[in-house]
Amino acid sequence: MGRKHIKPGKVRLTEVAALAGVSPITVSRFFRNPDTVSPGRRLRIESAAKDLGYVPNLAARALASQRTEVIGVLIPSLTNNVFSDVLRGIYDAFEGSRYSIQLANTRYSVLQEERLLRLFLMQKPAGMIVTGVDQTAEGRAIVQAADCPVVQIMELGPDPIDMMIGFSHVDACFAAISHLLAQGCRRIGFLGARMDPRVQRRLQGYQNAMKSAGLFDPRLIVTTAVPTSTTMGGSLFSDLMLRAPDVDAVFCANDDLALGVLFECQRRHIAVPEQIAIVGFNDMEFMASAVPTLTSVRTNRYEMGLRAATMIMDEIEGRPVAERVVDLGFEVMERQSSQQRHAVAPAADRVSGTKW
Amino acid sequence: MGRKHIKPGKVRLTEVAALAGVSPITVSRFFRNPDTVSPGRRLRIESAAKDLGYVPNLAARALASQRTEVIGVLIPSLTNNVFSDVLRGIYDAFEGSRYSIQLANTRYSVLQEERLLRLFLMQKPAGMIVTGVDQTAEGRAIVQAADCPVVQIMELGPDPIDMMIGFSHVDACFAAISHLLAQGCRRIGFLGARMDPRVQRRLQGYQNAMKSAGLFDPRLIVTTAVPTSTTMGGSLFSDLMLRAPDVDAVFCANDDLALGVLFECQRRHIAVPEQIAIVGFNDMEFMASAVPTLTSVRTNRYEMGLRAATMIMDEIEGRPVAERVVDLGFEVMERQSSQQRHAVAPAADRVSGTKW
DNA sequence: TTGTAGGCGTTATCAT
DNA sequence: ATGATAACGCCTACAA
Repeated sequence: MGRKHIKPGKVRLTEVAALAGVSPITVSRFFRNPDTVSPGRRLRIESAAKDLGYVPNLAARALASQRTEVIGVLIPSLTNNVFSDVLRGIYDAFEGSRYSIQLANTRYSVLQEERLLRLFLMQKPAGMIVTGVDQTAEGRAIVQAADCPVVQIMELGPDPIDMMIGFSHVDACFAAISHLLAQGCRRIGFLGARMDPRVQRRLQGYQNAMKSAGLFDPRLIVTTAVPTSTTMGGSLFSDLMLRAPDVDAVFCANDDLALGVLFECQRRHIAVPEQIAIVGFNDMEFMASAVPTLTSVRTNRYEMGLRAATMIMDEIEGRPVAERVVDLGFEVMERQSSQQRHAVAPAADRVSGTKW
Repeated sequence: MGRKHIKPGKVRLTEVAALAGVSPITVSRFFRNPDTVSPGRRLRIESAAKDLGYVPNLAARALASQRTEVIGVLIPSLTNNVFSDVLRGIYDAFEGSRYSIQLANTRYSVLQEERLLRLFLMQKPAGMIVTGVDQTAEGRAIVQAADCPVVQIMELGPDPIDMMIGFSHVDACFAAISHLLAQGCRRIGFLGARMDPRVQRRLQGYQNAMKSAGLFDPRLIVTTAVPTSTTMGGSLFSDLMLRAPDVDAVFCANDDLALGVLFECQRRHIAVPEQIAIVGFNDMEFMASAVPTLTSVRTNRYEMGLRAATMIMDEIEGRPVAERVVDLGFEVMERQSSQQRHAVAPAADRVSGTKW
């Protein structure tokens, strides 16, 4: 036999309906779309629900309707401040909407990502936001099986799963290095931590720029698999100074590395930017208030989260999404830390790589 | 009439059971607790499920079992890095468990908090983690109605809802100020941003310390409702210098303010700590690598998240939680920025407030 | 605008 | 260790 006793204190649609003198379905309608119920009943239902302390049961709703209002969000790290800005955008966009966010952390592991994707699938999410373009084939299959709008964020790439919003890390880094070259820097170091796919692409941009300027030298590249931090910035810079003492600029794949480099320069009494220029990436808030102010590449993280969320909602609610792949671009914020005194004429000179 | 057609591709327990030649309930048992099913059927069910690509339906499970495995987490801000450490602890603790986290952002508003609490309630969460002790009466009532383990984090207070883990912000700030007093500082400024309840309590600790030393002067306190940032640290410090030019130390209610003060000192060629000592709060990673290294109050944020999550799981799974209120303490990390040259003898001298 | 009928996929309960 | 039965609370589809 099945269950028998209905707990006395339990309040369901039925109880509210009885008290309001209407049928359960009317109460159901009232909660989902009050306008579809006549004003008179509306009031009766409202007060009945309040009197009884009715709380809708989401599980029953999801089971009956075969869908939820959960948006799955997958990010690789909670430590990296970059993602807190993106998340803020996402949470702000869904604020006040009926959707709720389910956040999970892949820890930069595609296997974790697969596992979490599978978990999301069990929830029948209304939409999903995933980081990057490096999902496994299996991962992509799972996402597709979810059969809901999907936005890939943080970067761009061919063959989107569904929608995509980000920018080119290769181009962004290329632009930063070009700026340093234009400032007359020749021995430009690259510092990178964690070396996740997006940092790898920044490294690619660095290599492209340095090679096309005829200035590439692998000794100028110092990286680590350890996560980024200010302290790590100092260590990587120290390594760089050992490997290439003649370095005249440092590109840091993250801003906290750049801050660490600045501190290390202060410790070693190296003048910034006179002896060494510094450029960071992401343009975190502190970059503009450091002494000297630190040049960085602004990435529109908050907007990225906001728009990704908006794209999801538009898609769910049937509003056509015109731009399904959005390039948010970037901007090299040129500040004191990269103002070299010997600026150099444009391309021709630079590309030649002549000593000046 | 109700619905009629069962979609052909749909895979439920029933389909798996049919293929495996067992009853649905056995399959159900297999997924919840494989050990309760005989090894032979275990294999048949496993392969049947895989062949069919079965994905459990969480909504149905929740409806039938009258519970979920969702843990609701309420934090006031996604911007403030303090919470990313706490969250990391929480996510790490639940990693690999069957629980999933539902995160929501109150934006430092108790009304938002109430609304979100109500939303959580509809999900019948298995546990909840909420920030602080300043819930409204209504908010507390909602949490209690959820009838699940609850942990309040970040601070301590009387009358816990259920469990609690944090530390005393009053004491922590008092200790920091005491350290500065011991270093011989007399005109100690207080800089605070956002002024949420916890910053208010730090201010209280500051006032207690300064008053008991006979050194309290309201002109030394500069605060703003704007969120904390490095730039804001510089601004608040500039204000302080106008109001109290003779200030000899600055306590910052957040580390990023402290970093901003350091930069502002560099800009004004004020020697740290010789002319002005700086102390921050939270001991973020960069504090130890700044030049000079910056004194701060270490708070055990990661551990707080980790243990809060563990307490929840223990409670859910019937393991007795011995310490239901945990004081995680703090530690004043004394670094270069607060090493004054004129250290002063203990209490008697200090309390007198004599000029030295 | 409102109501009727039936089912959504799983688990609790009791029985073997 | 396994199975039969009923119920979880709501919503879709259709009808009035």
